[in-house]
This record gives sequence, C-alpha cells and structure tokens, in this order.
Amino acid sequence: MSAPSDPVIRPLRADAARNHAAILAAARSALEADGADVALEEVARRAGVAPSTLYRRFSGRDELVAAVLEDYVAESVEPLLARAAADEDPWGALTGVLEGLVDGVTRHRGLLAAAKAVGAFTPELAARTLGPLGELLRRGQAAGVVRGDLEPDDLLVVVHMAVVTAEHDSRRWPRYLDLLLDGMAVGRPRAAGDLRP
Amino acid sequence: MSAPSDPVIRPLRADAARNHAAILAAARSALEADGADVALEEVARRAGVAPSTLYRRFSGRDELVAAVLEDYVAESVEPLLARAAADEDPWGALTGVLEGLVDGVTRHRGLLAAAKAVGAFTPELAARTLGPLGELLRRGQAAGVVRGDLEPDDLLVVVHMAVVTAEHDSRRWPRYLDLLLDGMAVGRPRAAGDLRP
DNA sequence: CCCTAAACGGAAGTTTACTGTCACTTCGCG
DNA sequence: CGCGAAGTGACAGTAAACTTCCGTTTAGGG
Repeated sequence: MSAPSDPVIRPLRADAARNHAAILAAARSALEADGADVALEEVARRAGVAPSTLYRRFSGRDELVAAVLEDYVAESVEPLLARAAADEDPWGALTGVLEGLVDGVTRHRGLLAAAKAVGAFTPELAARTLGPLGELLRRGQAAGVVRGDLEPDDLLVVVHMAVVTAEHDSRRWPRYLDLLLDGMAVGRPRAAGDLRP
Repeated sequence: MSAPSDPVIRPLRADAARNHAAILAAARSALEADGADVALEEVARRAGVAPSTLYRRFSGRDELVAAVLEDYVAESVEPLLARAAADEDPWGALTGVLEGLVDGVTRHRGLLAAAKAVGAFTPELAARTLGPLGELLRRGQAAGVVRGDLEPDDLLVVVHMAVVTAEHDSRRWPRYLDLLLDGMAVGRPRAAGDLRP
C-alpha cells in the first residue's frame, strides 16, 4: 500500500516494517468496513498482529488515523493535483480535479470521518492541497469561466458538499457536483446543460 | 418544549409525563452538547432521572432519538413548510423554506447525526416533508424560475449539503446555499448576484 | 554461528456504557 | 384519607474496548 514511512533515526527491523505497513492497510479497510469508530482491536485483528503491537507502533487512534490520512493524501490526492496543474483548459482542470477528489474521497468516507473526529486535518495538510487548488481557481477566474467571488477554501467545502450526497445514494454524487459546478460557473460552460441522473 | 406525546392507551401519570418531557428536552440538548453518540446515562443525568427510568420510557437509543426527531419535525419543520405553501412568490417560497430548513437543522446537527445513525428517517417521515417540498418545486418549475431537471428528493440533498458546510464555519452556510441556489435557478433570479460572505 | 537488542503475542487490569432487578415511594381514585 | 397500581432510583452484573506488562521469539550484525 505504501513504502514504510521514513525511518528517521534508525531503520525499522524487517518484521516491524512489515507490520507497520500491514496495520496501515488494515486500518484503511477497517475504517471503510466498520466506520470511523472501529475498534483498534479490530484493526489489529485484520492486520494479523496483537493489539499491543499496534499500540507500540502508534500511540493511539489519533496517530494511526493521521498516518493513514497522510498516506492517502500522498498517494491519491497529490498526484491528482499535479495532473490537473498540467491541464491547459482552466475549466476542465478545475472540474477534473474536483471530480477526482470527490470520487476518491467518496470511497474513503470512513477515513475522512475518522480524520475529522480526531482532528487530523492539520493546517499543513490543508495547505498542501489548498495551494494547488487555489492556483486552479485563480486560472479559471482569470479566464472568465469561474465566478470571481469564490475563494480557495470554498473548493474544499464544495468537495465536502458533493461527498455527503453519497450518503443518500452512493452513485449519484456526479449529479450534485454538476449542480455545484453550475453555481460556480460564469454562464454555463458545462458541456451538457442537464444534470447527470 | 413539547406536549407529552400522545398517550394512546392510557394517560401517563403526572410525574411520568413530566419525566417523559424532561428526557426529551435533555436528549435534545445533550445531543448538541456531547454529539450524536452521547451516553444515555448522560441524558438521564441531565433530565434528573435514573437511567432505569429512561430505559423504561424508551426501549433504547433508537426509540429515544426517533421521539426527539418526531418532536423536532412537528415543532419546527412542518410549520415552516406550511408557511411557505402560503407564499405567493414561487422562488421566494422555495428559497425561504430551504433557508429556514438549513438554519434550523444547523442548530440541531447532533440530533440529525444521531437520527441518521439509528435510521430514524422513516419513509413516512420523509414523505411528510417531501410532499410539501415537491409542491414548492413544481410551482417554481411551472413559473420557469427553477430548472426542470430537479426532483423533490434533490431538495433534501441540497439541504444536507448546505448543512454540512457548517462544519467548516458555522456562520457561513448562507454563502453555500447561495451557491446551490444559483445552480438550481434558471437564469439568475437571486436578488443580489454575489455570494454572501 | 552466536549473541544482543528489538519486537512480538498473550493475558490481565481498567474504564465506560448498557441493561435488568427489586424494594421503596408517589399519585390519584373512591 | 387510605389503598392499590404505577412509577421511581439505587444497585449490580455484563459486555466491549482501551491500555499496559512481561516472558518469549526473532532479526541481523559481528
């Protein structure tokens, strides 16, 4: 799922590194399957380790969730932002990245809920995504296709709004993202004027 | 806070009715203060009764939450819907009711989260709000101010979307409701073209 | 191949919330 | 005003999850 996270002081022993990765992977799937407040003992069980091993590696739920989130952002979110930055069409880049974010986050709602609960969204983590997002927004506004009274923070809120619609019907979020995009646009630059079903 | 809920078979004794109401009120405030998964013992403590009393009155968390929700809908939501139905301006009626719903629900997020968790949104309860809401939507579409590809269900989703923005900043939801309304409108019928700050 | 430090698993103690029992108290009818 | 039914609070047993301790195992350098 990920490289063993940087062994700053001293490399982890091979078995320890394996367990570290197994715990992260188990936590991610357990959060989806059992919800944000899954028992850490369940995570340990899925990883095939004893609870004490999990607690030795992570001080508690907060640290574990933060590590999983960091993992997810580095692996899924940042590449998406990088790809969008290379897109030459301002509207396409912005909608593409929002769509990608919502699609990804929708599949990891448990992780996100847990991260919210333990306060794992540090200012630094937010800044890592807000920088590129703000740049995409600025480009769209400069091109005159995105309304000028939107701020970078608003984009995270838009993603959040689209994601929660998955609680009503997990396959219908594109419809509601369309609705939001129509509100964000100047004129109606979307290809098709109708909301997706 | 509310009339003692209907004593179908036999009237509750005076002290029992008092406790019933006290528990409902305590549950409502406890859900806001301590979150959706507040301990029922904490609810009992706030109501000034023993846990056993709470459990005698309500079979468990599910029934308690359902009763609080029913209370809230009857007291806050339905009057709002009734008032909107009397409004002659189709756009104003629709935006007014959405604004009112978001405003109210935003102040009772704990209750709503708990209701979602225990599945207290019964089809009947949904129908009670979807009927009037659907009628408002139909009027707006007939008047040509609301896009035709919206369905009644979508309105509940819109409310949900606006409500979650309160998790970012509890006072900024009108801004995001504006954004949604701009996406829902045909043309831009909102009085001011700019999003609220 | 051996030895040491690192890592592990099992088990047990602790906390927190749920839920039922039972003897006592209070309401309100007659 | 007295009596029976309804209602109540204190208590305790249970379950689930958290967290730590300790004897044993294993990695990996010398």
